[in-house]
Amino acid sequence: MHLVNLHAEHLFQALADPTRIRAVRLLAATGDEACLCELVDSLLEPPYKLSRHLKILRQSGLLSAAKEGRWVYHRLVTGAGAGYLRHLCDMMCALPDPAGVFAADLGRFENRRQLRVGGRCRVGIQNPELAAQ
Amino acid sequence: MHLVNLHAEHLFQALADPTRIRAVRLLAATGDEACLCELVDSLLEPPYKLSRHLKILRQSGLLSAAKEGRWVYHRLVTGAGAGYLRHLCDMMCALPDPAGVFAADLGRFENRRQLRVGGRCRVGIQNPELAAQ
DNA sequence: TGCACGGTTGCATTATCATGCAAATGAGAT
DNA sequence: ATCTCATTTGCATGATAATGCAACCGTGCA
Repeated sequence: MHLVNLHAEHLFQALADPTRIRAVRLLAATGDEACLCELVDSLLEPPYKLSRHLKILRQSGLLSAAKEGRWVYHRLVTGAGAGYLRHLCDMMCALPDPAGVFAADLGRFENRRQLRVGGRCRVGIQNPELAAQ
Repeated sequence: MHLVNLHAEHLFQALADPTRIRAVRLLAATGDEACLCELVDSLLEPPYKLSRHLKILRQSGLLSAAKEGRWVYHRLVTGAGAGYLRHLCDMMCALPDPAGVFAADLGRFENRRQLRVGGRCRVGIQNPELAAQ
C-alpha cells in the first residue's frame, strides 16, 4: 500500500483499526477531551496500546494532544479550514452500534469522568488489570 | 486487528487503501456507475487489481454491482436506511486533492465515458498497457 | 460448438501493521 | 536530588493485507 494522495489516505488508514474507531467515536460523541488513563478505563485497553493508536490518530491530523503536568489530553481537531472533518464527525455520530460496544465505552467514560476535579483528571488508571506496575 | 463491531470496522477498513479511495471518490463525485474496464482506463490500474478492490468495497456494503452481458457496472450504495453513508459521501466530495490525483482520475473518466453508446459501455480496456492479452 | 472478450480468482510472494513486554521519558511531589 | 506516576517507545513476534502472474469463468457472437 503506497501513499500517493497524502490527506485522504492517512485519514482513512488512521480509522482502519477498531480501537482507534472506538477512541475517535468516544471523543466525537462527547465533544470532550480525555487523557490516556481515562481512555484506558473507558475502552479497557492497555495504556501502551492506546498511546500508540492515539499517536497514529494525531499524525493523521484527526486528534490533537495537550500536555498538562503528567496528563496528556486528547481531543478531536475541529479544523476551521477542513470541512470534511465536520462531515466525518457527523458520520461517526451516525454510525450504528449493533454490538453495543460503543454504548459501553460511553457509559464507562461518563462514570470515569466523575472522578475529575474542576474538570481535570487527577488520578491514574483505575482498572487494576490495566494499570502498569 | 480483530473485528468486534462489524459495521464501522468493515467500512473504514474498506477505505484504507488508496486505490479503493480513488474508486469510491470517482463514483461519489460523478454519481454515475462504471464498469471495470472504464475504471481501469480511469485509474490506470490493472483489471485484476481493481476487480479485487471492488469486491472488498462490495463486501463492505459501500458498492453494489450489476451484471449486464459481459460488463459489470459498479455504483455507490445510496442506502435509505443508512444515514451515515450520506455523510460519508459528503465527506468524500469535500476531501482535498493536493496532488491532483483525483482530478486526473475524473478527467480520464469523463473522456472514457464518451465511448459509451446509449449510456452503456460497449468496449473493453482501451489502454494497451493494461489490457489483458 | 467453438471463439473472443470482459471480468474473476488461486496461489505464492512481499510488504505492512498490531501487539506485548520491558525499559525509558519527563513532570510533579517529597 | 530522589521517588512516584502518567505516558511513551524500542524491539521482537505474529497476524493481516496488497500484488502479480497465470489460469479460469461466463456471456455473446460466428
